Amino acid sequence: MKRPTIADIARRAGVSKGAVSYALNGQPGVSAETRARIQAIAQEIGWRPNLAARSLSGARVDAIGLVLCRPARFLGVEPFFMELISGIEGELAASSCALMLQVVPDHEAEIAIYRRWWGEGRVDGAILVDLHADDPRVPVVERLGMPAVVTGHPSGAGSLPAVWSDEVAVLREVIEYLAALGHRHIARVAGLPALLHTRIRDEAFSEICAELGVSEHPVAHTDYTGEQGARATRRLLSSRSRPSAIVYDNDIMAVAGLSVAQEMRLDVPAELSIVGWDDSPLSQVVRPALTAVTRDIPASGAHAARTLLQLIGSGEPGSLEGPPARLLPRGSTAPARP
Amino acid sequence: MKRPTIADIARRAGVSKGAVSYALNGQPGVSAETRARIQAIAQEIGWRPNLAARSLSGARVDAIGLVLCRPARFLGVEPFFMELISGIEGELAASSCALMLQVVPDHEAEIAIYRRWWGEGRVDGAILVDLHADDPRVPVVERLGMPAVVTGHPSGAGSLPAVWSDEVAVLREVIEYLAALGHRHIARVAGLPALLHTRIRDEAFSEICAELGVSEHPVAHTDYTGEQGARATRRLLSSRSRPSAIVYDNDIMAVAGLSVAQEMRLDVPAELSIVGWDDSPLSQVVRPALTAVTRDIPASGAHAARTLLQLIGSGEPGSLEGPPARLLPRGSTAPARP
DNA sequence: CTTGATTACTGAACCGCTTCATGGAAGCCT
DNA sequence: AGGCTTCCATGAAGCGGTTCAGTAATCAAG
Repeated sequence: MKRPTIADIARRAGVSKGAVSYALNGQPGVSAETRARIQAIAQEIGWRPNLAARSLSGARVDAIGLVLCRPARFLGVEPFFMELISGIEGELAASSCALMLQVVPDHEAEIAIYRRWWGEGRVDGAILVDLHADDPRVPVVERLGMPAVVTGHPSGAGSLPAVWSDEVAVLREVIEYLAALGHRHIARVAGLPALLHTRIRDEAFSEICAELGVSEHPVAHTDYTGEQGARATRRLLSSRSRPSAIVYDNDIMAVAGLSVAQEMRLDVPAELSIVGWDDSPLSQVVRPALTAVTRDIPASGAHAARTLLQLIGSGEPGSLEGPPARLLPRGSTAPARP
Repeated sequence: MKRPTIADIARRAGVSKGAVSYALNGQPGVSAETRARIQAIAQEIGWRPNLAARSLSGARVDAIGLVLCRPARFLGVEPFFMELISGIEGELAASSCALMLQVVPDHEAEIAIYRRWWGEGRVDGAILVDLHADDPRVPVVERLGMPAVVTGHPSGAGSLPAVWSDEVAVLREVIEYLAALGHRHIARVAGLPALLHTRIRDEAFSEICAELGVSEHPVAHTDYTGEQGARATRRLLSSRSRPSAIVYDNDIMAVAGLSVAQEMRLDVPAELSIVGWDDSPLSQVVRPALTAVTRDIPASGAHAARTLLQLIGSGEPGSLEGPPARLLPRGSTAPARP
């Protein structure tokens, strides 16, 4: 009734434990027949490698870590993370690697987790998300020597490989599109200002707007919740000169913004154009359906996972260019009124 | 530069490895002073238990498993899972226990994961979600002898402890409320028919409606996506006698239903009352804000985790009664038109 | 036929921790 | 004083793998 071990296999096959280990790990040192015989026995008695034993002798633990660092109540709403996770999973499953997940309130806790995971030998590496400006996690992880990939702009990733897609290019696409529709006052409801990608978008936004003759381009920062998205929208729409288009940093805020517009009896898209970001199914469920920046989040999760596995395996990160995002026009954008 | 081990501590403290082990695990066998001295040294040199070594000698691995079995694209939209996870995490963090997460396409794969996890000694137990009618996972997990708790109705959990809250009671609350508002034709847009809780709600719904004189009470089954929610709503609202109220099995479908009503120029709540389920922030972002069944999902996740930890620790599951759900009326429900 | 390389396999050490059998010292009782 | 626990602490075995040094056998080359 006890779990079979390689010693059991060795006994039945009449060979040594070492030979069994070689046979089952595809390493040279045993003949093809012996290998086949051993594999057959392993199969027959339902042997599985004991993870602990294996990792104790210095091998991989076949698990990677992901720490999400946002207050719990914000996490649920953002379809982003769940999609990212399912993408990561898809890739990991192929290598029968497991995912350790932890949700923490702040970076300090997150760093403690990395220390612990790596110290205890619980993971082979980790994926870092939500890169901040001057992110404290990066130097710690570098020092730990734990393999890690960062999802976000390479500028903040230090020596860690970063998988990313060119957000500035999409943002340009969005603004060019809106500018071409005649919008000259475009607002942006952005996410957490501490996040690196928020800063990058902020900067690009103002540059591109200036360049394209979009004279007014206010930015409001939020915590990504619908509530704050609604509040920011209300403020923007109540100001003396109100924007004719608003670009949101996620979908939930875009939906909230849409509701505020309706509440204020503004017609979308006739009087206000709305662009969402991330394009979760949410965008298509509301009326009008939201024009949005769409990016394949599961694919980018898969890409990050693949890169990490390569890094763990060979020490080389491989390709870092992620799947590109693009603008998907739907019903919430229209020409600006003269 | 190598990680310190108990042998290092033993050397510095001038005692044996065994003594160190006893000291650090709070077990009798060492004097108070020695214990303190050993702990101080451990602290000083930054010792952490090697997980693999510990679990190899039969101790706990301090990790529990959670397998989500829904197609990836449905997972993201449902804030439910992310909230559940963050609730579980909150509880686990206190016991510095980790969470292994896996997303699989079907029950067969899920069962394979449990076999693997338990076989490899990767987890101490698991939480089973999305109980199906005649769920094949239950007997497998029972046979494996892996500690597990089920979130869902005890009727389907076999000998496994089930943490649950009384859904029938809330459903009754909803229908009584709608009936009191004069609704006599209430539709229900339900989730996956294979899920046990869908069946339970289905049955309760028809019974309670009959009992309360709600003469018509059609049910449409969906896959929980906004798309199918919209389609079901469209069909219901296009039928000869259309319902004056619709109860949805999740929020995203309720929002989709709201959009369909708007699209069909039906006023919500004047002409159609809408009730959502789960009450994610989504419900409050749309106009009108959705009346919804609200339940503290993180709390129920925490409860499940707590129960599992107790089960692992003592073999006894402890309390099984979860936090109750209740109806939270907002703007999407109103008296039926005469 | 010797030499050297290669192949197939063994035996033992080792990874870091837990735990059990053992033993010495101290304290209590009669 | 001798015999009894009780308390602290030790040493070694063992968990289930990996891996390295070593060995015997086979084979090609010189």
